[in-house]
Order: sequence, then C-alpha cells, then structure tokens
Amino acid sequence: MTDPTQQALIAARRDQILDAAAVVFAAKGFHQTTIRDIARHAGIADGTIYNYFESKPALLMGIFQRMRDVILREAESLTSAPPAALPDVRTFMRAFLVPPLMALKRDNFGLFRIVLAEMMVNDELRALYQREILQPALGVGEAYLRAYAAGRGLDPEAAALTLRAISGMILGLMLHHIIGDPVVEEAYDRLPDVLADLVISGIEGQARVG
Amino acid sequence: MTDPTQQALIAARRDQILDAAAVVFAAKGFHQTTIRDIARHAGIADGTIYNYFESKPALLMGIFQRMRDVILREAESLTSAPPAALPDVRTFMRAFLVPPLMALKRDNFGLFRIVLAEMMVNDELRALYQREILQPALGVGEAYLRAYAAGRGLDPEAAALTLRAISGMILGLMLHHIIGDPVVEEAYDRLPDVLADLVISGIEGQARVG
Amino acid sequence: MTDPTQQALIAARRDQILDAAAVVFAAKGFHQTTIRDIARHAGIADGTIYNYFESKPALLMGIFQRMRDVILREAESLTSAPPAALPDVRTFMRAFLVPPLMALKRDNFGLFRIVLAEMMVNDELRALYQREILQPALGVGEAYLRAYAAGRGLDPEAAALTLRAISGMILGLMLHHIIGDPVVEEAYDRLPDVLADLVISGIEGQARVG
Amino acid sequence: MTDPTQQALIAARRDQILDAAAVVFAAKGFHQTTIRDIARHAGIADGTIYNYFESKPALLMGIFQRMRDVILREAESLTSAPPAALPDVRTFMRAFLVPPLMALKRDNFGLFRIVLAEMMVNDELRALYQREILQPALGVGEAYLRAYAAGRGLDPEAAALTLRAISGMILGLMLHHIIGDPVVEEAYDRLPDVLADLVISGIEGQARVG
DNA sequence: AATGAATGAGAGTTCATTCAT
DNA sequence: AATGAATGAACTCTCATTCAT
Repeated sequence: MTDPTQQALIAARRDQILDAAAVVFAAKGFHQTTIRDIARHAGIADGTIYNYFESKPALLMGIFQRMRDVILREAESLTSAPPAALPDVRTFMRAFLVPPLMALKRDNFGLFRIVLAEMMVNDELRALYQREILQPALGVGEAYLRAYAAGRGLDPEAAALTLRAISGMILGLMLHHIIGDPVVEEAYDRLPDVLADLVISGIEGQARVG
Repeated sequence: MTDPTQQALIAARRDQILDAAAVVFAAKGFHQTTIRDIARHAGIADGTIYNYFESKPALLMGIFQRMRDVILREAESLTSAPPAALPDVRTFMRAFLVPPLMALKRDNFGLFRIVLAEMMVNDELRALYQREILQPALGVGEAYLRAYAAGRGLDPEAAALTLRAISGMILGLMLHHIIGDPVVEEAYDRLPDVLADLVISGIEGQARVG
Repeated sequence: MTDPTQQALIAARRDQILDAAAVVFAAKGFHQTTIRDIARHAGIADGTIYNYFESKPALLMGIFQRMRDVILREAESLTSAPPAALPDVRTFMRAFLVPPLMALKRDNFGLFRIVLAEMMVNDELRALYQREILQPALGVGEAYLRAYAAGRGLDPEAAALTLRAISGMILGLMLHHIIGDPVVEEAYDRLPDVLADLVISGIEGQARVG
Repeated sequence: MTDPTQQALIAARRDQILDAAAVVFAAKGFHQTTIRDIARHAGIADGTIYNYFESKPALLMGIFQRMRDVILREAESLTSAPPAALPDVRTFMRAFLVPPLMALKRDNFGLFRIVLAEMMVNDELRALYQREILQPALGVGEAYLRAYAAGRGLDPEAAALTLRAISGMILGLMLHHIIGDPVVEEAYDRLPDVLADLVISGIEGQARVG
C-alpha cells in the first residue's frame, strides 16, 4: 500500500491520464470530450480511467490541482525570498504580473480556457480556485501594497481594491488573448512592462490625487 | 411572408423563448439545461422551439445577439453625441467604464457567466463577441485615447495596449465578482470611481514617464 | 392532460410495454433482461420506455401492480358475495385455495418466478407484496377461521398460525411446481381437492386434539 | 497433485472464499455483490478467487453444495438410525419438520433467500436443488408415509401428494418469514409443534374420510 | 403554427474476468 | 499461488431533434 514503487507507478498513471485529459479537454472542451476520447489518447482502456479517478469531473479537478501545485511551488520561491526590505515597486509589480501571464502562455491558454469555462458553472471548482489560488495570490499582493501605501502616506484601505483592479487586469488581458484580440496577442510579451508602467503611475497618482 | 402582424407575432414568440432560455441558462448553465426545461419555463411545447430556432446552441446565439443589440443601442447614444470637442478624461473614462459594469449587475451576472463560459469553447460565439462587441467598444475608446495622446504629446502607439489594459480590467473585475471575491462584491458600485482614478493617474503618469 | 383519449393512449402504451417486459422477464429473468430486449419485443425505441417508466425496476413494480389489481378484482367478487351465513368449510377452503393456484397456472408460473426472485432482494417489492397481497388475503381467511373456530369451541388463537400454514402450503406447492417436482406438476389440478381434504381434517383434528 | 497438505490448503482457501461469499451474498444479494466485495471480505485479491472458482455463479454453486453436504450429513444420521420399527407419526413428523426449519433459522434466512432467488432464474441451481435435496428428502418421507398408509389401510397413492403438501408447507412458511409476516416471525419456534398437530390430524382425517 | 410522443445515438460508468508480474 | 491493474463489453439512462397529428 505504501510500497514506493507502487506509489510511483500509480502517480505515473494518474499523470498519464491527466496529461491526455488536459490535451483533449483543451482541444475540444470539457463537455465535448468523452471518456473514450481521453482513454484513446492515453492509449489505455476506458475502464482504466476509473481505477484512478472517480468520474469525469474528477479529471478536471485533478488537472486543476496539478495546476495549483505548480503555481504554489512557483509562488513559494517568490515568497520565501529574503523579505529583508520591501522590494521597489517595479520589481514587485513585475514579480506579481509575470508568473500568471507566462504560466498561461506556456500551456497555450488551452487548459485555462477550459478550467475557466467550467468554473463559471461548477461550484466546487470555483470555490477551489477562489480559495487556493486567487485569495493566496491577492494576499501576498495586498500585504505589499499596504506596506507601500503606509510608507507613502496613502490610504491603505484603497489597497485591497486597487489590487483587485490589477489582478483583474491580468485576468482580463488573458481573456482578451483567449477571445482572440489581435492587439493583445501580438503584444502579449510586452504586457508586463506596459502594465507595470500603467499601474505604478496609477498608484503614485493616487498619492497626489488622494 | 412580410405580413407585419405575422412578423410581430414571430418576434414576440422568439422573445418569449429567449426570455425563458435566458432565465434557465443563467440558473443552471448551458449544458445542464434541457430543451424541455426551457419549453416548460416558456409554457410551450418542446417542438415549438424548433420552429423558431435551429438548435440548442442557436438559442444561446439568439440570447447573445439580443444582448449585443441592447449594447449597440446604448453605445449609439454615446457615440452619436455631439463630438464637437473631446470630453475631459474623467467624463470619458466613466462613460467607458459604467455601461459594461452596470449592464452586468443588472442581469445579476447570471447570463454573462454562461455566455462567457460557452465563449471559451464555442468558436462561433467567440468570434461574434470579438467582432461585434469587443472590437467596436475598443474602437471607440482607442479613437479617444489616440486623440488624447496626440493632444498631450504622448506616444499614440501605446494607446491600443493601454486601452486593452483598461478593458481587461473591467472584464477581470466582473470575473472576480462572478468567482465570488468578497472585496469586489462589496465594493462593486464604487468600481467606476476607483478605476477612473487609477486609470487617469496611470495615463497621465505615462506622460511623465514616457 | 385529462383528455380521455390521451389517457387511453398512455394506458395502452404502458400496457404494451408491461406486456413486453412481462414476457421477456419471464423468459430470461429480471437481471438477464436488458431494456433493449424489452423495447425490441414491444416494437418501440429504447427511449420510449423511459417516457412511461422511471427505471428498469419500475417496470417490475408496474408488472406487480397490474398483478395486484387483477387479484384484488377477483378477491372483490369473492368478498362481496352475500356474507349472509358462513359458507361451509369445504366451500370456503376451495374459494381460498383455488384463485392463487389457478392464477399462477394461467401465466405459466413465469412471472411469479421473477417477482418472487426479485422480492427476495428488493425491499420495496417485498413490502408491497406483504402489504397489498399477502396480508389482505390472510385477513379474509383469518376472519373466517376465527368465526369457524368460535362456532366449534376451538382455540381462536390458533387460527392465525393455522392460516399461515395453509397459505404457506399454497406458496410452497407453487414453489415445488416452479422448481420442477414432477409429482406436483402432474397433479397440480388436483391440488385444491387434496389440500382441502388435508386441511379440513387437520382443522377438525385440532378440535379433538385441543 | 494429491499431496494431502496441498489438498487441505486448497480446501481451506475454498472455504475461506465461500465463507466470505456467503456473508456478502446474504447481506447484499447475488447480483448486488461484486467479486471485489467478496475478495475484500475474504482478505484476498480479486484474482485469487478465480484460482479456486470458475466464475461468479460458481461461487453460488459452491455455497449451495456446502449447504447440501451439511444437510446430507444431518439426514444420514436420521436415516441410518435403526430402521427396526417405524417410529410413531409424531416422532417422524418432527424429525421431518425440525431440520429444515432450524437450518434456516441458524443462518438467519439470509443465504436461503439468495439461493432461492437465484434458483428461480438459474436452471443449473434449480436442477441441483431438485435432484440433490428436494427429491432425497421427499424420498425418505414418502417411504415412511407409504408404510404408514399401508399399515392403516389408507390409500398409499395419496402419500406422494400429501408429502408434497407437507414439504410445501415448510417451504412456504420459510418464505412467509423471509417476506416478513409478523405472525410467522413471532411464532417461528412453535411451528414444528403446530404443524405436526395439523398434519397428523390431517393425515388421520384422510383415513376416516377416505 | 403548435404539439409532445417517439426516436436512437451516444454518454458515463461498472465489473467479471484475464494475465503479466 | 497470489496479486491487482488492465480490460472492454455491456449496461442503463438522457435528451436534442423530428414529424405525424
């Protein structure tokens, strides 16, 4: 049961199945994909999938949890960095903007599209995203922004909402890309810089305006 | 065939069906909704729906096209206003931000959720949104922003991307609301103001930075 | 909804399906029968069955309820007879024995076999049989036996158990037939007489013994 | 191959599996039970079962054959008793009635329920029961009854049918218990006496009537 | 034009059985 | 001999769509 070789085999098979599911889901969408599609793509029998996953939705959850694990691991290396002093705004902003934008680009937007679509309709998935990805990410950002605001005499209460605006901007631009806006598609790689400029100016502007 | 009474009757029936479909889709999602659900909710027979719509996806397209018509009509009143002089930034920004944010709030985010979800997966719907809603809206904004940039000696080439950032911010914050971020839920009505501040400062900042 | 023609059509279709189900169940058993078997035998599509019945077990319940209705109708003609005086023992005994023995013979034991088999395993079916067939039948018999015992100075408390013995005898002999005991098969038609003799002597014997 | 230690091991494993199968079948029914259920309950692997039994139905046959062996062994001690003189009727009747009634009570009616259910549908099982249990038991009884009838000047031809009536009564009362008749449940232990009384009177009555 | 019963392809899932280890 | 992962045929049930009335 705790035989490490067995564990590895099981994990490998799970991964094999999730890999296949991810590819097919990304290509055809969750509802358009059949279990048989996934099994064929993984080179296994239909029934085998059910030795590793409860149901078809469980496959999506499995994919999502793998995504989350990757993100968390990346985030850790970010957070665990020496928090000696606050990094300067631009450094922080880029550290906040780059990972999600690039993570998405890496998998070609395919999976995110599917997960996002299903999230609109699947309460469990939505709650999971909200709890395990969105809130933690916002938490890190909010802590920095509050500290920054405090040091500049800005209204720290605005931090939470400003952060949502920034995070929303990221999310929204990824959506633009998915939807197929050619401008965003073409300039996607320049987004971190452009956004950082815009946001930093925006925040500093709040100082003058506030 | 072109009997106006007939036409009106047909239009009324189509609306009745789309109304029912909108309610049920919003409540249960597109795939979870059956034609029977919609027929029952509209108080008609299943088969009748097929006298007015080709298929189940066609219902979603129908809903979407009605949404588009409403939006276009609203936009018209905006654009057709005397373009004598450029409005000031804040006025324009609010005119750009408020309609989508409020349109969504009006229908309780239900339909947008469904349309968005299906857009991720349905090429036709995605193209339609891109072509008939997103690009026109961006076009209006971009025209203003270019003019504004020109008048201020800013880089007009940045306008397109900046506008996407703004538009993405709107989209992303609506997503935040749908996903259930409590901060956005609570402060939703203040978003236009906060965003306008942020964006205006951001743009003006670009002037200094650039 | 209450259109009598519609009602008749629906009832006819239900009957058509139950007829087919009864034939196939009797031939192959409940679990060995597929919905497709039944549909084919009824000359309809698989899906049509589900317009009239919730599920496969519901078909068995439907069959059972029809059986019950037939039995009740027969029993009514028995009970509603002028209860002026108690019939003599032999008359009553035969009236008690003949209907179940003959009802079974009529349908060739096939359905009873299936219903009995499923009753062993299906709580709902068992409860229904117990409540709607067994107990009512026993009730009628017990009333007579108590009256008879009272009139003869016998222990009326023994009536309940004696009646179960008689009823059990009927059930058991039907089982013998189903199992294929050649003696019972051959003499099945003489059973009412033989049993009546045995039982009457047995009861009267209780008088002397008691 | 004929290594006695091996043989014993194999027999032990077979018994272990049948024990598990008996428990699970009794609890959930034959069709509701999976091979995995049985394997888990026996603490072995699914595949191991197939080293000892051909198929799932073969497990039921195995259980049944063990039941038969027990019954035969019990019957032997009955039959092998000094057949010097005929026992008196009451003694014989109780010897005929008690074993099946008590055997059933012992295993809580669970297995019998399942075996009976499957017997209705499984020809092989039915034939086995008929050939190896029912007919032998009836044979013993019939021999006695014929001798008894001969000694009393009764019609020996009635013996066969009368015996079926008695045997049927036993079977039927066990069914009543399984179906859940509260009267039979409560008085189950008194059945041998009540039945013996009824039957003896019945038989003797035949003498007077005949 | 409206109906809704009929259709049947196709879905997700189960599980008896096999067989490489 | 024991294992249990893999298999895939077969199942029940759903539902978009059709069409005779």
